[in-house]
Amino acid sequence: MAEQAQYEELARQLSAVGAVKRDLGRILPADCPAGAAAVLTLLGRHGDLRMSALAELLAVDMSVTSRHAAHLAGRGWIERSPDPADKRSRILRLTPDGEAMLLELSRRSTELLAERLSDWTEEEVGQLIRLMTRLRACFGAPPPPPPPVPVREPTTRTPAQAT
Amino acid sequence: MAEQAQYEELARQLSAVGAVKRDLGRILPADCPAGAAAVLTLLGRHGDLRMSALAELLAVDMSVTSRHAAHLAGRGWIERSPDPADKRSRILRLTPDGEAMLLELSRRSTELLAERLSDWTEEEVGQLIRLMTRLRACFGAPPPPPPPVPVREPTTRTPAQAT
DNA sequence: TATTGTTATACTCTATAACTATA
DNA sequence: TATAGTTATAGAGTATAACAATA
Repeated sequence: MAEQAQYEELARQLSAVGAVKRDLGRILPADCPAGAAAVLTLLGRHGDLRMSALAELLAVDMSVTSRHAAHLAGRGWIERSPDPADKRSRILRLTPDGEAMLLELSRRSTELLAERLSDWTEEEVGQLIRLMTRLRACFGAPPPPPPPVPVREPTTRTPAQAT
Repeated sequence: MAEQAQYEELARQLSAVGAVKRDLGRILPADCPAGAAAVLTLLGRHGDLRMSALAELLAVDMSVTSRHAAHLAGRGWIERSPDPADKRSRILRLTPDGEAMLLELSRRSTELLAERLSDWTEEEVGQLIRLMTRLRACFGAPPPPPPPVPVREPTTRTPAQAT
């Protein structure tokens, strides 16, 4: 349990990290903005995904992933095949061109980070990754409100009268 | 010096932290979006600031801070007084109403963080803050290309011939 | 009737460029 | 001529709501 001043400072740093993200965004290819790049990365990491699974991983509305996916498909970097098991669904898969683009994205961001973090130790970078991963896990999917109160286990007692 | 896979993972987590920021953004008052809130926070922390200083702290273009400042001034949360020393400049200062809003912002973000990070120790939160602060320091202001080579300290040696 | 996905619309954030006033 | 700040405009990210197709 931390103190209020710490939470304020953490909020401050979360806001400030936007500057880092903007710098990373500036090195992206012109036709692959950050949102599309994030989708490519997740497909590379998790393999084929449905739109809904992708939206959940990104913690954004499905309408957002739909737009990004349309952008990627238009560039030939992913293909959206109908799911034979559920004709409403579409399955996203990287194409060879998409994998090439993903490689290029990785190359660029790695290069920038390696330059800017040249004086960090591997352990320090690892620490930051661990903490950010854990932080992320605490957000994004508001812990579903505790199930509607399991009411009470069925018992043999006489239920209280409803008023 | 870290490995490529680590940099890739760090880039991934930086992208994912957007979900955290969106959650924090959702609890803001309707008339105080995240950009304006960031300005209030910096004024609270650094005291009166010029537009240009604010832009540098936020690592955004001055046109951006100008917009946010106009929004805040319109709500009566800051005042922009002319700098007597340089009539082109404006100095931003929190008004009492602005300080009240800042307090409310702090209250809300602290409450959310305290809830979501209830199982973090103070030391863990402190670690994350330290690492994020250091990360931020490595970005935002592309280290100005090393000064045009301080040429060479004046010496008594005969300078090499320029070619 | 509920769910998957798409599209239209609106809002926020940011950068670029043009402009005004002052240095 | 250079700098501080403003404003207009454009691009990107996201959310909401309405809609189509399927379950």
